[in-house]
Amino acid sequence: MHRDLLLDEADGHLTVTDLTTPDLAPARVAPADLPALVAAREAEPDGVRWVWDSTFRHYPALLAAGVRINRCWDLRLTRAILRGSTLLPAGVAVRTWPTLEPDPWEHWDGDLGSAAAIPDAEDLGATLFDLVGGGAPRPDARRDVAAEHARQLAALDAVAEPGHRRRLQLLLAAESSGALAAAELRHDGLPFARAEHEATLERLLGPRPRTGERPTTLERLAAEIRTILDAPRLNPDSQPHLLRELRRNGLDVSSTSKWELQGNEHPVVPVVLEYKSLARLASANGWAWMDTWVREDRFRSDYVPSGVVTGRWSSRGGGALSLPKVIRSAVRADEGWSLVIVDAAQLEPRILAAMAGDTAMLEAGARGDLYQGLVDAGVVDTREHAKVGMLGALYGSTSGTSGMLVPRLARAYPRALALVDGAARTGEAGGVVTTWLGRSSPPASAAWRDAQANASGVDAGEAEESRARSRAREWGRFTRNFVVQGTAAEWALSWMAGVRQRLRVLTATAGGGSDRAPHLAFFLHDELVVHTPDALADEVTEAVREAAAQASHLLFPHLRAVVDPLVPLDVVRSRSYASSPVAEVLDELGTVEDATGPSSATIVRDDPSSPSRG
DNA sequence: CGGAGGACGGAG
DNA sequence: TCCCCTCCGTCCTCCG
Repeated sequence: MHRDLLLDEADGHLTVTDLTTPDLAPARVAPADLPALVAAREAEPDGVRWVWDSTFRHYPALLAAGVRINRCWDLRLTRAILRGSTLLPAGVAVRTWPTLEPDPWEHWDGDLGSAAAIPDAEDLGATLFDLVGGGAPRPDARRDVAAEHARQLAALDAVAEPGHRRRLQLLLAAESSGALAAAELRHDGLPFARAEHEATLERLLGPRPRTGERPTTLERLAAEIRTILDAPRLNPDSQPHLLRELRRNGLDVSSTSKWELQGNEHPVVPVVLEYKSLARLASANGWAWMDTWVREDRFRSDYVPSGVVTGRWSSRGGGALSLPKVIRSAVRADEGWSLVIVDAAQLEPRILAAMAGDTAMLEAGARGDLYQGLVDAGVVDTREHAKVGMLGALYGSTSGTSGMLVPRLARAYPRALALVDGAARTGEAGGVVTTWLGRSSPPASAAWRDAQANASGVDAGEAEESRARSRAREWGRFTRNFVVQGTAAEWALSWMAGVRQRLRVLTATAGGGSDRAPHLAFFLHDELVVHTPDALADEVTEAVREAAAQASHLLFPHLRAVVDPLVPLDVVRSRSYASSPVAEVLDELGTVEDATGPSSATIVRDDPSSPSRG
């Protein structure tokens, strides 16, 4: 069993307390000496886990010093989960805990909470996930970090149902591992070829303009729009101005969105659409963006674990999580290296089927393509209908093609649809829903509750009632989606944690230094990219598959005999990210520019119908 | 003049 | 009848 080491700060120094052996005196070091201490303890054969207030306060400096750690407990992130989770009994007053932002300990009341009993360690089948075990807080703990650790252990211990406790432990471990991965992603960066990106920009926008000027292509398109609309002073970047001129020219539109423009037959429409698309590229990912976010052929952004309420990550700076497909050809492995690009195919509907135990839906996905499975089962007539119908079920769509298809899905897969419908009803009634591993949705706001209460009063007007109903359904769509998106995020986090762990082992056994080590380069909700030396690419691919199987088993151990793999992977090995695993993108690309582009990529889709079924 | 907020579009 | 969920970044306009 690993040792828990608690890191704390005092008087400009750092202390490391061995929680597993409370008799040992804490080690006290200056910040500059911490990396050496951490490296030494990481090398211990049984391993260690660092218990600290926030990964983002401590880990970047360690990474800069060339020190990587294996496990941590990020108390700030885990507290946010625990304080909202409905898996904790009502008696545990976690919802009254202060949040840890912006200063983690600013509002600390110094209360240790109830006595810190230590829950039994549970064998979760993977060293990564043994979050709780042996982590005894010192009885005389006075430091805040220790107190927080004790309080969280006590909260976990208060979960009477072992299955629930195990789920929360898994979630806290995955969340903490994600914090390490996020810091490493920032440190390692995504390999990005400036020259390639510059070529793309020049091809689409023209030569780099002086600061504040429009690229030549945009200037030409703007002139064309002005001519067609007979509006010589029109600035197409101004939404109100453009809308006014479109309407003056007889277009029946109420906005300038692509969605609405597309429905109009008018010569200006294709020009405006092209302008908007290229203007977006120039402003969001143009030369200024590259100067700011790309250094030495690495794109670096901050990743924010749980930046989304559902538990997904968000990013800060550079728009990392919306890296447009048109510029992904510039994401390019170093010489002698490859990108292993992996996509968890149709993750959310599969997660829904697993949560609901809907064996019919699991069976439909068992042959690899869930949407085609729906067609083969006779539920819908085309793959496209399967896709929009499923999205309608997940998002709560009631109108249009998507809304029309949902009842068909409900007849074929009543258990899956009942789960999301139940979540929607809970939200509409102002309740809280919880993911598979125990992350709960935020409660509805006071304003929301007031609106509902007022609308049900005797003197409520019709407009008031209608508005309240609309707000209720809105919140219901949120909670409906929350349980699925949130649980999918939990699967993805567990997956990434397993990948990270295996990459560390690979690096160690290959004897490579950190400059030759495969590393995570990108993580995008249900997709990840590993940058690896060519020689290790096959092992990386295998590691990614194993980790996916492990994640499925950790979340849904009872389903292994029903469907395997629960989540098939699309794997592409390539020099360039342009070759995304998603088939549609390959279609869109059409023209292949060079030999290192999509044509040279190896694309492998899991074949679940072979080996080890049943 | 600076910040808030709307509109839009990129990602999943 | 309701464009279907979650984000981020940019530009523009409005307001204090």
